[in-house]
Amino acid sequence: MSRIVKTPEERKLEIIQTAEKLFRENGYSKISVESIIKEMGVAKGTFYYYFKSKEDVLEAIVDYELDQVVKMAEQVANDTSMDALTKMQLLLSNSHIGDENTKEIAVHLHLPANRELHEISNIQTVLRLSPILAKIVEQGNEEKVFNTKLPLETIQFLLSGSQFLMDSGLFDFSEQEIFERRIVMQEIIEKALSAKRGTFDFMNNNLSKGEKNE
Amino acid sequence: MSRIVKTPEERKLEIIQTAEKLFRENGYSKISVESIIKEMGVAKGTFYYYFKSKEDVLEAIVDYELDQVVKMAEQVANDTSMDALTKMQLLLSNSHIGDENTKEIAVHLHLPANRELHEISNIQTVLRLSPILAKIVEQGNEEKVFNTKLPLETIQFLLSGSQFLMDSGLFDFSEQEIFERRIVMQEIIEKALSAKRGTFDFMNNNLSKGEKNE
Amino acid sequence: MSRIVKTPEERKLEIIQTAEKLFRENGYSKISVESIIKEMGVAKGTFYYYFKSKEDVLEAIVDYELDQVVKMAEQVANDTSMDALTKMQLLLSNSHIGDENTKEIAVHLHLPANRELHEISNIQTVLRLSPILAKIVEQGNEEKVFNTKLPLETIQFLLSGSQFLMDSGLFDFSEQEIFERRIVMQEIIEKALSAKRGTFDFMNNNLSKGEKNE
Amino acid sequence: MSRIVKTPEERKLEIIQTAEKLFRENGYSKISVESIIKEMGVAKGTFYYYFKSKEDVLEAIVDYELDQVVKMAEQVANDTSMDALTKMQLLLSNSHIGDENTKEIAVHLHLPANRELHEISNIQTVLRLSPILAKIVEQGNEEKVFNTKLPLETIQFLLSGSQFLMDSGLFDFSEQEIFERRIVMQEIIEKALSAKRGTFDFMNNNLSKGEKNE
DNA sequence: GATGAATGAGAATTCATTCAT
DNA sequence: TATGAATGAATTCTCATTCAT
Repeated sequence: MSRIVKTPEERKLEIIQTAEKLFRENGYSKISVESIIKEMGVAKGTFYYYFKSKEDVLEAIVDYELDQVVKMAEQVANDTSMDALTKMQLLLSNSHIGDENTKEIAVHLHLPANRELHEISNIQTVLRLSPILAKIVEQGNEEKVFNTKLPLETIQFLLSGSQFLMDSGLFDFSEQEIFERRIVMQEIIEKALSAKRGTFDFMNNNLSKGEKNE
Repeated sequence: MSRIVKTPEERKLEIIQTAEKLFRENGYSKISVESIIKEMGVAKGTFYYYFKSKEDVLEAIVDYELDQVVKMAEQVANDTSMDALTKMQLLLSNSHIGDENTKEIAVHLHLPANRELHEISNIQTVLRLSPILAKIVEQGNEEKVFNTKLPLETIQFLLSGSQFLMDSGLFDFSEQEIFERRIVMQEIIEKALSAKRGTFDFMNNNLSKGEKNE
Repeated sequence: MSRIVKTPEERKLEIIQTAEKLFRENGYSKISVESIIKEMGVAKGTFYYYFKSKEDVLEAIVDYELDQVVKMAEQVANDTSMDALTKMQLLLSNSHIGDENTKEIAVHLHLPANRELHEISNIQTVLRLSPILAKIVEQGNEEKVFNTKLPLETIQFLLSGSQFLMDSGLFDFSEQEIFERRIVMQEIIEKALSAKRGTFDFMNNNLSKGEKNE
Repeated sequence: MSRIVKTPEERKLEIIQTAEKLFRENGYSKISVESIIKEMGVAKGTFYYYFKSKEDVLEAIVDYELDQVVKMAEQVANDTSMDALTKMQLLLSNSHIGDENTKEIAVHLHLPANRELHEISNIQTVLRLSPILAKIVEQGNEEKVFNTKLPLETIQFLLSGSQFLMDSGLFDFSEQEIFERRIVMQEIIEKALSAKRGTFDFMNNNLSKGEKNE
């Protein structure tokens, strides 16, 4: 097969993205290294030149994804021109209000997936995202829009519920069921943060028409 | 090898329990059928006489566990002599108030575990336990101690958060961290159900002395 | 493929013998597990049911061979009806005088072979055979036919020279060359043990015609 | 990576020496080309620029070593100012009498090593050194200090025994055991060459103080 | 019911070697 | 000369499952 040379960065990313796609579509354990390299059109050795094992790519995938999500969340959190409420709305909602970047979060957090990918990324999401969101909650406390005693712990619980329940790969909810769960979630979030009722009511505004999940 | 004959029920249960133990300790995919039968001291064929595949046992394990939890939860839920508040306290807390059975719930729901077993049983827990708890919430609504619009959805979110976050196998929380998260959880539950503040404050009452989270 | 069940002993031996044959013919590293099982007509798993790795069989082969050689040597050594001279002649020579069993030694010690098999079995031969032969030398000392101060060490040197040089796989000697080396060896042995000249002169008697060096 | 240019001779020697070191420490088959170039800090291509295969280096290593040993042995053998006895003593002993060069022989012949390297170099040693030593034996015959009928064959047997047994990598002898084997060896050599008793008794003379077995 | 030898598809991984730069 | 990304055949090993006894 003709040898196509790429920069290490390109190749590594290519492997990560190909593997991710296949893992998501079929599940980690169903996908062999063979199938990954076939999809890419490279040789076995190329895979093992970049990753020392199949599991190694799995980690790389999660890291890569989370890096992006976290980077964006940090950007939002550190933006001094936004108030806490706007930040939370941006990050916690699946809102399509914002720019492309913002949309990405939602997409990433809610892709259909498989067990291995799922649990790892759920855990990482909670662990890495919660401190950032907690900081926003603290900002909100100061701005008097929230009144939350244990911001980190509260955020962790809320994120956990959201991640685990709404991650549509695990539960097989219909659109209607998803919609109802979002409403409930929104209310619980408001109550947990002691925000004013309706603060996070983007359901009715932004998402009511034809939520595409998947 | 001396042939030890047991009743089919005993054998099946023995396999379930041995497999469960090993799966929990090492993870489903790391445990081979070989290791299960070695641990039991029986032959390969015996395993396949009782279960048609390795995955079959996994299901059996989850079913077996959940059956017990659900059965107990239903008993509590259907007990006409208890009010909703008491029922919720019994089932949602890790309370040691009650009899052995009640304690079991908590134990089962919070064992250290592994990915595969975990996710399956988390999902099953949410799916099978939420209708029962929702019924109690409805009872609570009627008794005016709760005021929850979408009981099932609310309960699902709360259970998800609880299952996923508190399941100490996934996150590596210290005792202190667990304690804080329980307090937060309790407050969120109260708020989500619109219960009176302190309703579920079993932390201070029942568990204050040295929470053992097995 | 139709399943042919054998007793574990048979199968294990079958694997050992098949592997040995192939290793000898082609060299350890050239032979894959695949080729062994193909030759036997069994499945991969069968191989790994009996041996945990390819190297494991190599050890088993050497052990198996040496066991036989040692067993026979011990039989000779412990035979109280033979004098030391006869024993030494039986064991050190490639003499075909004796029974089938005796012949075996020579055959085993001088098969064409390959590196891995070779060195392992050479070392093992020296280590396991030398104490037995040393005992015979001691007997010879008492019978006044030998006069050897350090029997074990002497025997080890002689065995080493014999094993290493005469092991026709390593050096590519012609029949004539082999013959000359045997004569020299015989004389050195006599001198080393301080035996009477000609004691081990079986060259001229027994082997002169048609040396088979497989 | 900064490109360090060396003369071809330097590079080639560097590869030989690095490979030799690694082969000796870990065994030929355990060492990959990768590990050799990593140790050197050069690229894969560099290795294959100088050697056409991994096995090629193995040969080069043995050749390189033997060349040195043989060159020195020839020097000694061809030195018309020395008598045969002195020559033999210089070459067969592990004597530290002589110059650095002479010491080298012993060092090289007795390094701890691994199977592949070992056997190849043992064989080569025997094959290439024996004619040289045989010539000295012939000189000794003429000088009436030896009386050996088949010098080459005798030397080959003696070298084989010495190489194989004393090569401390294969057998795991203690210092004491090595010492005893050297005494025995020395006596056998004397007897085999029909030299006067004590001719090669350098044990007591030269090595008695603190046998170093490198 | 129980045994355990046998199966074999399939996986992961290695690594000597090549070659575009 | 030198680099290091890319190759891919070959190999070892795993393990869920079957089946003759």
